Amino acid sequence: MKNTIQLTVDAVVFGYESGNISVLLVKRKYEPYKNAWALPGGFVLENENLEQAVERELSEETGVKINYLEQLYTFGDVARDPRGRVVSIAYFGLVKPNAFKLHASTDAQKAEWFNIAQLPKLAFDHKKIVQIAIERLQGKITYEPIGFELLDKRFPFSDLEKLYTTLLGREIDRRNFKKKITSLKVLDELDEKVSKGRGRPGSLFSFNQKRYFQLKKAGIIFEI
Amino acid sequence: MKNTIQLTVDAVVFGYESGNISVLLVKRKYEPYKNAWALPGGFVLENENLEQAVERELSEETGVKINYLEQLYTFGDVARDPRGRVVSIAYFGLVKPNAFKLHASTDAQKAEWFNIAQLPKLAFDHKKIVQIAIERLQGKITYEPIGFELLDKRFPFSDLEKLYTTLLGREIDRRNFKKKITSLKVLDELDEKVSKGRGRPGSLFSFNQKRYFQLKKAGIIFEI
DNA sequence: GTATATTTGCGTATCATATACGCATATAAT
DNA sequence: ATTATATGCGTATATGATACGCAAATATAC
Repeated sequence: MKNTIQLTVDAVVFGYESGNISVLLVKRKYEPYKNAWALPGGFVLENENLEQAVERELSEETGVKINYLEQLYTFGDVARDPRGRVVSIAYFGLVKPNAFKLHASTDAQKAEWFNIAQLPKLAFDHKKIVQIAIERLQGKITYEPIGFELLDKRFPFSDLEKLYTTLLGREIDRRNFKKKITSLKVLDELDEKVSKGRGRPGSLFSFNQKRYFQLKKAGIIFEI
Repeated sequence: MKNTIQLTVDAVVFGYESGNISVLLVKRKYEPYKNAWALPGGFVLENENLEQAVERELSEETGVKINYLEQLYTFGDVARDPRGRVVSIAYFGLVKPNAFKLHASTDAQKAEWFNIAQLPKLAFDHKKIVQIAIERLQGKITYEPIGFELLDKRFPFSDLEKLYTTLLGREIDRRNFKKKITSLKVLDELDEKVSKGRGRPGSLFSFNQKRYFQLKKAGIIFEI
């Protein structure tokens, strides 16, 4: 009676590139939902922790190694999987997409990035899981500087601004946004400048994680 | 290999009464950790959803029926349970403690409320689970009006204020706090007044849930 | 009965922060 | 040389947070 529930992990991994937020999906090799797109994930092994299971499955099915990972939610409805009772612990991850070459194997035929506005039909209850992950991303970005996980180590300020307008889905005043971020002192301005097409060249910035943790310890919140 | 992981739910249920925040615990009847205090909870049955499992276990072990319940976090470290690999989905609940007479049965010898500042030694990793739940409670109360779940239907304003000072662990200006809550228009002022000992009698208030959901839909956040 | 302590209810002054927006500067395209 | 575009810096105004004063209504002490 107790021992018939199976346990899986699934990962909703977001990437960002020049105004595009995408999710990492795999094409299933086996039944059920053979040939359908799904979140990377699979069964938890008895001798590994949950985070290890997610990282292993991600690595196996997509070749991606994650730099930011947190637990999202556990989905356990009785009928969510046709194979029987399967409870899945979903994780939420962020990577810089151009940092990895996708490489599918084991249970996946293919691994691909999909724009979150143009997702294919998804297996199981994965559509719902992605929706909840998107809400988490949008909510979280307003009070924690997780956005930096999606940008290159060194980036022009306009990249950060573009990321925020994309994620929040609304315009933000460029000058006030810069004032706010600058006042937090979590960015280091580098000497180097870059010119992107037209316009005055801008400085490159990098995220000062040390400074951020100091602020966080002191109880200061990052708020947009 | 797949089928040896077992699944449980645990509930961290908070109650509040006149300046005291307490957690509901049960004394274990069987091994492991026989006679130790632990969170109410137990194995998930194959044909019930996770929320149903929590509510069933709470009802069986303590007699409490919950009015506010949300998922907290899933704990899955390999060695967290001496019986083998047991993954537990923890829930977070709020009740008005005087609304129920505690009644232990099945796996519990006893069920009792404990002040969060004076908890006994707990079984498994339940101390950690309680800590995370307390952080969630303190964080959540500043941006969602969950505090009302802990008060009677009709309450004097000073009860709400006391609850917040207790939960936040700091003094708040009584007049500014009232202005802030009043401006949200989520409270209905009733005609009735109560006198608690000395001092001018105050109106009773009730929480207008309908109005709150309207505000929430419109994107307005409750913030202390 | 009168004075005092206590709690409630309502107000206003001040300070900090968010928002709106003006404008000079440095580059690419025409 | 001119125009379009992106950057960098500034200031005025509106909004909201905080500090705090004080009258009203009650219980308690004398």
